[in-house]
Amino acid sequence: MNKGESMAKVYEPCAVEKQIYDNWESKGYFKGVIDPEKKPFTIVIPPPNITGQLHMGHALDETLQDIIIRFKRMQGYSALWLPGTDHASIATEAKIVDALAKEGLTKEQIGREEFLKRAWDWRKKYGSRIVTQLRSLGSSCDWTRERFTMDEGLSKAVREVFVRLYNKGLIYKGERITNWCPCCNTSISDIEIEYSEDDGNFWYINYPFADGTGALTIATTRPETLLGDVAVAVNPEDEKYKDIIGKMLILPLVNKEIPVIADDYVELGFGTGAVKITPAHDPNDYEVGKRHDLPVIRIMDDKGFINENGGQYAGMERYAARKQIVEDLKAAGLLVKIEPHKHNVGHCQRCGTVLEPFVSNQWYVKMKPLAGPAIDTVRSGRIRFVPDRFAKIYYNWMENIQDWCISRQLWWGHRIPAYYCADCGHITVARETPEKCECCGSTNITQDQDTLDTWFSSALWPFSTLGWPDQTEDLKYFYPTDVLVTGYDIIFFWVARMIFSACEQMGEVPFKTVLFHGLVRDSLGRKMSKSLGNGIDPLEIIDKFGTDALRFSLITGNSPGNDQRYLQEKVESARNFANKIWNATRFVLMNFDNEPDFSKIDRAKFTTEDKWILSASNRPVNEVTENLEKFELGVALSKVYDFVWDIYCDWYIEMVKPRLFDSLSPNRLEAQYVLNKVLIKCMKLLHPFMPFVTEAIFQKLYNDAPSIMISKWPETDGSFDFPKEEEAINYIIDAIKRIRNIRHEMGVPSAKKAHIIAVTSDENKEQILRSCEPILKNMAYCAGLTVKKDKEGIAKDAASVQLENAALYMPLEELIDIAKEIERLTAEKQNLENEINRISSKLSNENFVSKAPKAVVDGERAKLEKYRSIYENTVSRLRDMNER
RNA sequence: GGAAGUAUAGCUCAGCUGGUUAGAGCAUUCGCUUGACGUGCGAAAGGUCCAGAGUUCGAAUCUCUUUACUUCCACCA
Repeated sequence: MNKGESMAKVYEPCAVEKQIYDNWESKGYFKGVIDPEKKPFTIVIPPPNITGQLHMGHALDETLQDIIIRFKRMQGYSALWLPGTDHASIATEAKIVDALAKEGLTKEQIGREEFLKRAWDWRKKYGSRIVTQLRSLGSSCDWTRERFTMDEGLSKAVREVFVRLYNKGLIYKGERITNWCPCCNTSISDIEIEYSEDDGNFWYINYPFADGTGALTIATTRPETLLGDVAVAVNPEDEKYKDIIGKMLILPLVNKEIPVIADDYVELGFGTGAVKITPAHDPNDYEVGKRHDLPVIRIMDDKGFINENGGQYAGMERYAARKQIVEDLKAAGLLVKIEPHKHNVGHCQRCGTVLEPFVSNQWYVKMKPLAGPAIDTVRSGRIRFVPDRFAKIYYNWMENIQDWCISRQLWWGHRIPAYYCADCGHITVARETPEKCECCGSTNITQDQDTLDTWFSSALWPFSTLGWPDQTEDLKYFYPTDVLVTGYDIIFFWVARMIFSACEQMGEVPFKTVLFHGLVRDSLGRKMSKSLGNGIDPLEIIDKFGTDALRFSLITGNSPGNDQRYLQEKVESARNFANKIWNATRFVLMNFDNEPDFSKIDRAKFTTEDKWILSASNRPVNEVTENLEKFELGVALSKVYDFVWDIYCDWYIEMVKPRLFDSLSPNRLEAQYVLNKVLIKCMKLLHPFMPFVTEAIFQKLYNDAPSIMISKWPETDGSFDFPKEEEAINYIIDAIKRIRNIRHEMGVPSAKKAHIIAVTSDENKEQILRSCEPILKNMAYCAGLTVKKDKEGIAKDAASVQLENAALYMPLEELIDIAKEIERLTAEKQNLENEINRISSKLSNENFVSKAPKAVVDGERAKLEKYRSIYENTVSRLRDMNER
């Protein structure tokens, strides 16, 4: 039994993938090696959350990166794909809080230290789950360099950056309106808000004048905030309110006097034209308050309950308070009306809770000075976005950027390295925990309770993972990284922040190219989500169809930056492709005699089809390489697919079969050689996309080769350039297709062979036809071939096909349906006529001939000649048949 | 309110910097136990490339307008 016969009839990915992966890893093929002889090529992974479960988005993201890094590795770069995970402060903290709740505990009860201990335990237990899952995708990451955002080294980088920015005045602490999640119990940054159109109401409320001269009506969507009102504002241009500016109002329920002020923030004609001003709970009101020097009264606590400033409402939950306040206003006769009103409400991206904007003391990064250089990196082309339309989105955000709120009232994360002195009030910001206040020397100092936004540490990822702030060898060699692959959904969260962080800290871009991909949606085009329950687990798909099939289905037909739908049929067709190449290999090996000695081949014995495929195989090599360089991965993959399936399997293998089946065939070894040669080339081109099956096949084709993943990427082989043979085989393929077509249309059974009479006066075509007689016999139901110069004596009812400068006749014993054949030929004639007219009118257009590139004009001329020749044959045949 | 994307075969989508008789996969129809594969082979049907205008010798491709859907940003109490 030879190697081919020992192969299973159906490729079974599950049986081999794990073993192949382990072998790669144990041999150290994933390792990025500092090699001065080689050029580095670096990718850092977008670190998945430790709370995360592998989803289709990861699968796509990792597959893209793996394709690029494998391609570069094979091209001879010293490739490093650096993996790691993110501590995901809010998400992880929520998990721990949930677990505590199950025990009936709160985090306050167990205290910070114990809480962090539990968080680290949790991370130890579950944090590696996602990493294991990444491996099953075939990701060729250098696991020896795996990083975690809360590793010591990365934490050091975080403190370093914080201190530097603070010392430059780019980090400050201040009291401002911040969006607060009462559920997660922390401030969040602007981009963590998700707005949605919610149904709400406009409550129209009368604020009586203090002098008893009636009332002013205001409208609000949040009546409970009136507890914190300090004024009512009107537009100074508003005629109807001109006289009341400066008058005092009685704040309902609170019974406190507040002034009517004039501010052009109030839009004329909207609502009642009078706006209640609650500086502590609305960003715009806050600004108005500042302008008018109004007090800021917070009436709600961190959990969304009314605080002591809310008088009789203190202690009530915000919505309960709203209800009660509306009731009380109604009872007091101050509620004018309630109008349903749809408005945009901010929700917490993490938990969906309606956010409460209020004043608090938070840490911010001053963004304006950082944004400029960051914008410039993209504008100047030092960083390229693929597709480039994302640059516009990036500019737009960067140019209108607000300061970044970086403090979070959470425990799981990097604690802010700021220390407050109880004696003098000075804030000491330091890399290492200070012993005393740098101002007064007091040892009575305490560290800030807050932690940093998770994205603060991920913003440093491209260089912190390579050892920065230390000048490590890794940093010197692998930085800046080459490509960043990520979804467009985190362009602000992550990409933008990495860019300005790198500009500021490294004075250099973090990466040269950003490849954006879209979302993987469900088959109906909806976002995959837990709440919809429409998520597809990549691991289940891998189990069923294999990693290669999943990867293939995610890449094929996809272009950068565009969303795609997940369709199981796509995975199935990808699995079929894996099986196809497996069986092609099986076929090749079944037709080897033990170990053929390819050193004995005689190139002179190469047949036309051998030269054709060798020459033609240069095309996918060039094109796939080019497409990969341009990040057109989907296009690249479909080119390999087409070549392997349509050209190699369906044509070359079929052409070569007779030589293989005849053990006495004089050029059997050459056929085996070419089969092997082209197959290996294809497998290499395919390897970045489908690493497992190509490795499995590679191992079958070679006995002692280490691995396809460290083999050399194919290059154009100049010694295999046979345009003549390519032309010949293309001619023959065309002929065979036409023969099959007509036979099928005439209903000729495939068992029925026909002797083919070729009529041509073209020596070149004659030569081609003669030399390809075996192919015709094999693939065109041909019993034998006669080539003649004229069509004398050919049966009128023979089936015929018209080619360029030749016609083929197949006399069959059964009469073909003459009427039908005439109809077919007439249609074909018409078709050709249309084409000929189209092209000749084009060529008779002087503008075209003079302005179009020469190659295009020549191409059209050649086409015209070809169609004319076929047309003449068709007309002549039609005449013969009509004469009958 | 601002910006972007998409619109191509029944379905899902390719089609790069304008030149192809407009492609693929799936589905459909017809025919094949051909000694790798029925997860296969062969043949076919199916498209005024959303609509309209423009630029050009030439437009699915570039420009403008319209329509439909999607997304992002901002946000008025």
